[in-house]
Amino acid sequence: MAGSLNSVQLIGHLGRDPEIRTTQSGNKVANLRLATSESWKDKAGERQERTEWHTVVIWGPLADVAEKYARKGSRLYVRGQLRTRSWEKDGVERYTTEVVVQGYGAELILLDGRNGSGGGSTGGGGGRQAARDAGGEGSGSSDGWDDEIPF
Amino acid sequence: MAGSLNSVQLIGHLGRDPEIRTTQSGNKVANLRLATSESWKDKAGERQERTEWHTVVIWGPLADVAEKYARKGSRLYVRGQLRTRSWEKDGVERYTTEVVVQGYGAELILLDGRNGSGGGSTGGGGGRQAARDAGGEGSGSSDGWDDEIPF
Amino acid sequence: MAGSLNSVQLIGHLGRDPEIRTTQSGNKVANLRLATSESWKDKAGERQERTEWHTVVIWGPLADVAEKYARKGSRLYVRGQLRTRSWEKDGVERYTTEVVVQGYGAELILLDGRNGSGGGSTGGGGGRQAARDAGGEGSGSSDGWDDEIPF
Amino acid sequence: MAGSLNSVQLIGHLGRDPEIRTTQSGNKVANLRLATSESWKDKAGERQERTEWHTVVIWGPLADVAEKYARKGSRLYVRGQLRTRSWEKDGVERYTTEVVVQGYGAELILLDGRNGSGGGSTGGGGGRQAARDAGGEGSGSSDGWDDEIPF
DNA sequence: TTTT
DNA sequence: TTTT
Repeated sequence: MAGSLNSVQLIGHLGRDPEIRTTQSGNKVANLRLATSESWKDKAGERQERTEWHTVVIWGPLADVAEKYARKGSRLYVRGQLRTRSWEKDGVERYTTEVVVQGYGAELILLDGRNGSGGGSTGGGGGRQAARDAGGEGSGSSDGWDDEIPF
Repeated sequence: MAGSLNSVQLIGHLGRDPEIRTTQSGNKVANLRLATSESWKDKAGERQERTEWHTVVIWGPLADVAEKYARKGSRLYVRGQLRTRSWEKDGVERYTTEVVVQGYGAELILLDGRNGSGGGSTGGGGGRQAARDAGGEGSGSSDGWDDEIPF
Repeated sequence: MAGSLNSVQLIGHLGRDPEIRTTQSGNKVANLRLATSESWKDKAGERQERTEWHTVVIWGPLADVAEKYARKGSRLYVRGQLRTRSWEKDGVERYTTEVVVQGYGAELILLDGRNGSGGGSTGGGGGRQAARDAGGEGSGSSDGWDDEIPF
Repeated sequence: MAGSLNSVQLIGHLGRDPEIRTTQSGNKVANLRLATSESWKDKAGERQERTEWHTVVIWGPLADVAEKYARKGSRLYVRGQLRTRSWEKDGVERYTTEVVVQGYGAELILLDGRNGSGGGSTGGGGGRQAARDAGGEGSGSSDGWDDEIPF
């Protein structure tokens, strides 16, 4: 079906360090747990808060960025898409919905430089970082059209 | 945690008519199944397509809009937020992630006027429809500030 | 500056047919005028409506899609970025802000098949169309990672 | 026209402190200059960067948040809508396009706690702050529906 | 289960 | 005029 939009945008904090895996074909994947929360006043005027936990799966060059710079407690912005996988456990089919940050339009922006986990260094990073899933392709003006005035 | 963003935007078609329920306290809820899909060429140059099915849960006035105007096959735009519910079945905990279209920032836009379900009319509508979850509140200029020139 | 987001999303109708130009280096550009509008009730309970007109500039393969399928009256979804150009007229510097649909993350979805302008044919199109600014690159799964199970 | 979307999302830094005004009717307005930028490598392999400057106009309670917590150098996320105003100068009509953060769906998230302006405190804050344009209305669950299980 |  |  042409003409779909499947876009998720999150700003939140990581509940733990990213888990990094490498597939058999050598592609890197980062698995994050990201919390968003909202607060409101209930009918009794009490402040309520709910936290939502998201599983974010990052592929490709952005996984490297996550590995290098994202830590437990890091705040980040991600744009990806919803994907629901099915898997089986004890003969029961189960479903997991993830935010997949991969391919066209994917974005990851590190929103702070703190390492969060207290202990270990991030190994050379921790600064503000941002990236796109753009294996050599790239951003708006990479095509050299910007100097042209069509109108 | 202050300062979160949890936003999902979808444009797709409904796999079936909305299911409408009313809670014990009289609130209306619409449950939709919405498909998005993407296509690409694989390494062999073959056209591939994957469809993703989303559960969209709409509360409040927007549920009325869905009930009146959305049908199997309808194309629509929604903006909502991700929410994962847990429930138990056969003693096993399970999780379901839904796109909840409710509260601040929620949007629903009907993108076509077809009824989709073949026979019956939608009962007075079917045209282009859009709405927000704005119980009488409303859009940007409802506060009458627009005539003022602050700068 | 790393870590920026500059994203505009519009759903609206075209006020006229796209204007198509080709730069000296052969790149195609489509210039659109797109209307969005909002309505609300003012303090007197009167229904008010305001229409906002946007200049949308589309580069590259998406310009071809616009040329082929978009017409006066067409409804479409675009995602692009804000860009403000300065130019001079009669010795006075002026600024124009446009929504540039180009490069990473750009999207264009035709939301209906109507030609709108009554008269001329679209020349073979008019159906539902969607595209990305992806010169051969492409969508999420074009990298063949989808069959891998990293976790 | 029903069924429009006019949404701008920015993450960037402020070029100067917010300018705060109050209209004759007592409404507060904050005027911000926010920079986004993107970088890429040109054909010669040289790193290029372009900065885009946005005028962001914030009304209502969010203007208070901006006044209290945003400073020159602050990084923030905003969601608003595009609006083009016309005005006259020296008998010439001119247009200014702004990102208006006001009304339904408007969002402002302060992404850091620094005050930026060097000396003075922000007057009790400076930490992470976020808000919506929700004059007493509010977030997703303020309607008390969350305890109900419709399906 | 939609759509193209 | 920000930031990296």
